[in-house]
Amino acid sequence: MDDDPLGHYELIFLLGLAFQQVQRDFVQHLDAAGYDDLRPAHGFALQVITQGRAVTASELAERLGVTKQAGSQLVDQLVERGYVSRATHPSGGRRRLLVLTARGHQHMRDAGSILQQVEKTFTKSIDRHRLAELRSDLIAIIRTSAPAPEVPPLRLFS
Amino acid sequence: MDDDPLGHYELIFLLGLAFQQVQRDFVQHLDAAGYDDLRPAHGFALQVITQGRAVTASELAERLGVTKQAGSQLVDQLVERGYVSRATHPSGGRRRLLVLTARGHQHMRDAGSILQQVEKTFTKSIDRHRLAELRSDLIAIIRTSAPAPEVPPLRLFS
DNA sequence: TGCCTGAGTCAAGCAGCTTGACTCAGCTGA
DNA sequence: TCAGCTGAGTCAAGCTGCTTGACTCAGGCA
Repeated sequence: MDDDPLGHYELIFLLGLAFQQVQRDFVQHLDAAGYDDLRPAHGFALQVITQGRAVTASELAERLGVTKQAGSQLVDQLVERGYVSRATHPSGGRRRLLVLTARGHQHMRDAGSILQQVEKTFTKSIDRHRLAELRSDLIAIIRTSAPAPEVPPLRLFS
Repeated sequence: MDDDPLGHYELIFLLGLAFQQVQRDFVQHLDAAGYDDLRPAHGFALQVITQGRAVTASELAERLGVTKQAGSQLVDQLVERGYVSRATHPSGGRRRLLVLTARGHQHMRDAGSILQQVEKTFTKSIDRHRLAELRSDLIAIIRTSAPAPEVPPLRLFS
């Protein structure tokens, strides 16, 4: 490992590179599966809509850490592309409930299994014990500073 | 850990979150040290200019994975802000050699020590052995797909 | 000397976000 | 009951950081 140039990289670079590789692979597989009309931001939005109860466009924006306008734009695109529809909100008012369409649900299932497959590929050379340690060390790093947001940030640079 | 919500996150999310936390902390410390006129992209550019021999704007762009125009724009900003200057290239021709100014060198020193400090903080609860394993596991993940680029990508999302 | 190569620039455009000003449905209280 | 407030959502304009395309022009070369 001493002759491996990666061995001399700072930890932060290793984290960034590892994440970027896994994410790139995930996106490529998603594209190949017919979801090339979605960016990662759409994926996070869909996840918030799936997990949350009675999510509106404004709540989505807040949880993604962007403005209402940006959130609304994301929703527009998701509606346009058939993944989400706007329904009347049970609590009434002017709020519009965001719900996944059949296509949206299908995407979540496909994305989930693709992600599992990708992670399996990337960790196949790491044994179960070490993998658990890796996870717990990453969590320790995350726990060192702020509490984790409900979803990862959309942009890590710039 | 079973009751830790982070324990249920996908590995890719843990990687992204860990990276993002460390990077955010690093940037905050850099800002506090008076380098709030630099974005991460500038830092990578400075690193390429420092490490490379006789780097030109076009070579910089290529190594950052952006167009010549974008690279040139980055260089303009670095020159404007006093970190870099354009010199005549030893090999002649129309090429302009990028060199760090005194301020540029000072930045590299400061950024290096800040980065070490930040990493130390984030890994203080991880013992030396586990830390080495963490690094080697991350390298294993990186090595699974494409060979690592010379510098990390500028954008990880979008 | 005429031409080609390639570094660098100028201009326009696009994507994804921002801020600011607005609309307007529905709740609330005198 | 109605005037006014609240807050969800939208419209418009602008910014940043990139892109593509067309260009300039110095230097090398046959």
